[in-house]
Amino acid sequence: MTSLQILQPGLDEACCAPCGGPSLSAEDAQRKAQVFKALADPNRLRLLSIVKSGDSGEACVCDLTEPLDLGQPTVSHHLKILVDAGLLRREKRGTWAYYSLVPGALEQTADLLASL
Amino acid sequence: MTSLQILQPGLDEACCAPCGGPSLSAEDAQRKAQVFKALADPNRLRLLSIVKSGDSGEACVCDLTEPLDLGQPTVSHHLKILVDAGLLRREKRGTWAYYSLVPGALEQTADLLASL
DNA sequence: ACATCGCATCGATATCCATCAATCTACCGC
DNA sequence: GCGGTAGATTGATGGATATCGATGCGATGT
Repeated sequence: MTSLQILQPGLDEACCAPCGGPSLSAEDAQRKAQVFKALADPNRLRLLSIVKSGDSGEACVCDLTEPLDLGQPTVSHHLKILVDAGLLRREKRGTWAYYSLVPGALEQTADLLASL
Repeated sequence: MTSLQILQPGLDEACCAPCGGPSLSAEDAQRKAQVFKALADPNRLRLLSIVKSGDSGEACVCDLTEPLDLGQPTVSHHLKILVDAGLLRREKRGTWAYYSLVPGALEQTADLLASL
């Protein structure tokens, strides 16, 4: 629940709360930290990398457990965190769940750093 | 110890291990995750923001404890993490320790996302 | 020399988080 | 309907981490 929605959604959101204020509000810091927290795990970074570098631009869970050498529940857990952070998108087709990068999400996350 | 040195140092380091390889090695993921881990805390993001937006570009610990409403040891601990991640620089002048942004560190961290 | 101040470090504690085994929930083929 | 498969959810557990109080340490002022 409470998917963060900081990234890809509207763009109608203005950049940040006061935007241009001298420093960062506690709420903004909290939301931005949540995104970086999703990136603060080596296995999640590798998941993003694998999904991104795949020729089809997407991957299902069964393709991801082996290269990470992790159990299926663990991979599922990490993928959920990345989806909640707005970095990955989940599409279920039949029995399989395909994960793909949210377009522009990585770039917008990079902008978070510039607008600190 | 073991300051990460992923960012500002040599540039002689090539971009990443295989650089262009299909995916991310476990070691690269580990090092990159360490930087994001430093950013994955709201109080540390606010520290970076305060240091950055200060007119002098630097701040000492005593200026940072109050706006964060944290104890001095805790702030010192967070600052150390940011220094170890290569994001902040510490300069001691007299009794005070002044912290300032490492030039280009945030931009290089942003590039980490693009080169996933 | 002594007291004080700024900051780092240490030890303890409480919370969070990554991982796994077991289970549950669709969905598919027979 | 039934077994099988892909994936999500749950519960438990060990390890990391955020925070604090107490202490240590160097520099400053008297």
